[in-house]
Amino acid sequence: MTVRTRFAPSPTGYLHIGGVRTALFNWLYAKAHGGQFLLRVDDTDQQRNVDAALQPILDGFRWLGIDWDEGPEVGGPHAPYYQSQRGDKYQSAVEALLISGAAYRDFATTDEIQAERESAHQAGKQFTYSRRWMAETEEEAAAFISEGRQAVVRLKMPRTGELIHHDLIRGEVRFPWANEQDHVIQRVDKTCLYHLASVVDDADMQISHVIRAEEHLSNTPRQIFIAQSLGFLLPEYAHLPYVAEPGSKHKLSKRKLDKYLKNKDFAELKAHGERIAERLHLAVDSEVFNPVIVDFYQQIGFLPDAILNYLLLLGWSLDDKTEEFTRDEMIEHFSLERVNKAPASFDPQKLVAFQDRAMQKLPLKQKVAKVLPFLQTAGYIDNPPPCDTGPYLSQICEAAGDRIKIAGDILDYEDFFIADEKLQYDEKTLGKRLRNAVNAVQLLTEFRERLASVKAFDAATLEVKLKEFVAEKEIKIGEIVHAVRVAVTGKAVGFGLFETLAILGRERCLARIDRALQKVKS
RNA sequence: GGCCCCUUCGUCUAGUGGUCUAGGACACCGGCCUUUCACGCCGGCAACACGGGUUCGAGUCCCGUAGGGGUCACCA
Repeated sequence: MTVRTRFAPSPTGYLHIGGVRTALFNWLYAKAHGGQFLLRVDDTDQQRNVDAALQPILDGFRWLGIDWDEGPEVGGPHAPYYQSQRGDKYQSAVEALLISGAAYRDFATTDEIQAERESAHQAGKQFTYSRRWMAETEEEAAAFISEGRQAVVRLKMPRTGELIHHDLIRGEVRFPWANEQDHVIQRVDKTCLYHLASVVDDADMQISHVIRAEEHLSNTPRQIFIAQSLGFLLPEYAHLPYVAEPGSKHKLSKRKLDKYLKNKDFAELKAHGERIAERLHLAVDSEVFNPVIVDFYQQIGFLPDAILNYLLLLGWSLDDKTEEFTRDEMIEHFSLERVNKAPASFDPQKLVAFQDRAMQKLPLKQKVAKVLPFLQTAGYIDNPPPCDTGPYLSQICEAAGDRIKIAGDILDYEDFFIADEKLQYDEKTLGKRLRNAVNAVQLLTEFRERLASVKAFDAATLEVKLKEFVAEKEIKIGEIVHAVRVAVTGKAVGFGLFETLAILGRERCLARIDRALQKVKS
């Protein structure tokens, strides 16, 4: 049997991090078994703008490298992959269900159903529809129609016994049929509802494994009922634990952003993102720009592999040690048997830790490539870039070492890209390290002359020269280093000082030192 | 509330009756390295929800309790 899995997003306009985890597991399972992964659009409930609301989701998956074998934009043998365009298939299924007696037309109004529901509730009893407005024959239907009533189609669910089914993750689960409702599968306007559509599509698209979030577990009995009534072969089911909020056991949702912001780590991540976004002149619409949405990570320069690696470990593990996986390793090792049952909460700090490690391992060339678009968007480098950009950026990334944790962090080092006369000085640091530091102005003035005359302006030579200077003057190295740093970068912190000087080059260093001295004296 | 699911350090997890004085990772706290920051290195703190069984022996099996969560639509 070919393994075929699917992810069925609703076109909501954004790709949720919890959804990515579910999609990832489906994708991995298909890949691990040489099968196919498909994307199907659950738009039975949407009216307009499906394309616009779907695009960010497709873009998100593309960016993450989660590709689909069949679905929107790529097509496939079971097209269309939009539920809104598959109405005829659902209609046939409804008719088949009606004929077999697994479903019936129901002429109750929503108020009447609601009244039954409420009286059951008040009596402290479980609601079971009386089927008073059920029509199983044409005569019954005609009578209701003559009253001006309209019909929906309901499932005629069993009311005794229980369903026992084996879930690949949860093991054997039992549901008494008596707890099930006669769910509506077709509305008055003849459009069909999710459960019917989902079951029909899964069968039609030959889905072998339905891997989805736990919240669907209680939907499974009615779906199995539909599938069996239609004579479909049942897929295997695997219900994943949901992804919980940072620091709680509630399901992660986009709606509660304000609440998550009270979580320190979550807020820090968002603030970090905003710092980058601000320099990119990006609008930070919190509908999209927040750490629950994939787009957030894309915009500030996370590595897709880091996100996937982190998400993989949210509810799954290989053993007691291995945490880092390449894509191929993920595919090789993934199995549903090792998926956990308990929900796992989203930990921004650990995500960031994966990002840090992935960035550290990224070869210099790739790091340069990741960082470049951010400098272009911020307006520091032209697009296309001048030909000396590559070497220059390589030097900077090399000197930056592990300081660039997210590609957008490059913007923290804008001082390498702005004109000397536009360099901003951090006043506090300037005061502490130059204006008010004993002898600092004098020392810097003298050291400037050494810089002006040193033959080779490279890091190694500069280090020797500075150490000579320190020895001669009998000062501590800190007395000159900090003054030089603030003079050439405007900041208190940065890369190694000698690398910084070498990258900027003699002229710019001297110009900046002069400007700083000027500023302090005036 | 009914039904269903879940329960090991703050967090993600390892653990399938003895090797568990419970292992790893992130975070946190010390220290080292150091021109700042970051990295790195060393060390530390920290958990089997509770109560009964079963067993020579239980984190691991059974029952109960508690807690948490999901779901109960002409949403998906």
